[in-house]
Amino acid sequence: MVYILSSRLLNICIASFCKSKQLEKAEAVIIDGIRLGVLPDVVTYNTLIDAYCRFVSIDAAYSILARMREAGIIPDTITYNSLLAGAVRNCLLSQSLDLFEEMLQAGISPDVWTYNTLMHCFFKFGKPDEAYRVFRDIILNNLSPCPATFNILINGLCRNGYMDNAFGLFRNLQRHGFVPKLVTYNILINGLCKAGRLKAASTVLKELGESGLEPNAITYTTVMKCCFRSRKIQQGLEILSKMISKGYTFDGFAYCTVIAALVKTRKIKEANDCMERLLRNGIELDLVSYNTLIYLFCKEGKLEAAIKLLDEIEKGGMECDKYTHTIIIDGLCKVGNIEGAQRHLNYMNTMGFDSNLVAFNCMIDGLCKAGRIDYAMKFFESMEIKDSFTYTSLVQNLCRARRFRCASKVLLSCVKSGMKIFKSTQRAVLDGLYSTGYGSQARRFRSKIRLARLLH
DNA sequence: TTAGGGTTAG
Repeated sequence: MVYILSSRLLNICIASFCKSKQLEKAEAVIIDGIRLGVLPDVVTYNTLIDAYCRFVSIDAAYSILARMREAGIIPDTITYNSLLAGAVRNCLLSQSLDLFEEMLQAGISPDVWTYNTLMHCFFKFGKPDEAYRVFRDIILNNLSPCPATFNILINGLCRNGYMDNAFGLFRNLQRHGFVPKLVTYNILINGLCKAGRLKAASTVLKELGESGLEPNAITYTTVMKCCFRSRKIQQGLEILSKMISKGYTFDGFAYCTVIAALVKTRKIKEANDCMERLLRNGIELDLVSYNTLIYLFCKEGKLEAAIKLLDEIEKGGMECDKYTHTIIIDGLCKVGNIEGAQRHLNYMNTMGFDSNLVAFNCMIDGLCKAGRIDYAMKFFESMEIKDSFTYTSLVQNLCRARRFRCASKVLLSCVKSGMKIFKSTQRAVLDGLYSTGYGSQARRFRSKIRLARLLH
């Protein structure tokens, strides 16, 4: 009895240290426990594995798993659930699937959490059909879906372009007695906002208010972002004020949303004021906050400050991501420093980032603006993946250089590949062809575009 | 386990 009690206490103590990211202290408690004759059990190792997955790395968690096995403790469903969640969080699809397979092979029964995580995994990787199959497996295996199951399902449908199905499911569940939680409302409001369905979003927001639940920082940030996206800047700023008064600006989310929106609408002074507020409030800066700061520097043309900050971030041990590098590459392009941008693109590759479509698009635009259109064309041809930004940028710059026939060819290949392009861009090509005496080519071009559209 | 923030065209 004494042993059970002390083992439980030990695990509570370890869980507390793990929760506050003090893994070394958690490990020290284990050593103390062993000294006192209390050996770590399956709960101890599961707690550690979960914490290592969250705060260190999945590999570190695997080494705990090895230690667990060496100690003769058999991993259970919770062990695998933690590892699986870690793999999904780190965007490791094949590793996630391997873990699930390994679990089945070892005869460890998956529970509803396992299936929830697996379903989330498939949605995250844009595989809604597989995700739905997992949902069916929950039922087929006689497990009961829990509220989170439905939240994951609604969220996954929203994110994979099935907004109607998500909304329909939400209403259906409500008819069957499902009481939405704040998470559910936030998922749905976010999905509706991103799909541009503002009226439905405001209906759900009203329902959230009537349900007696209190909107949280996430609700506010979601709605605020939606305001900025639909160019209601003043309304967005009013939401920020409300968030500040409610104490909802305890992290960088709201500030970063506002700063990026202000920068995009060229309100640099206001963006700087907001950034100062973020820095003054002592909020711990994460990578997104740093990226926003670098973005602000770049838009002010302060490239040296931006690169210096990037250097400091890396020296401080934080790993920059593709956003950081792309923002810098775009900044260098915008000030006409093409060589610098090219060097940074190479640096990004040496840092292990794969070819980045946005960075390439910035390069295309930068090269064109620097008058190196032929090089931009070569760059364009070497690109394996292109999007509407790639095409629009090149076509517009070709028009600016009055190379309308070349522009029409690029635009046609864009439409043929099923990509949408601004009507104004298309108009510029047509007008250019007419005004430079290529009337018959313009007419042919127009009918080819129509045909290409019909075929798509 | 599930919800919010950051990059490119006009």
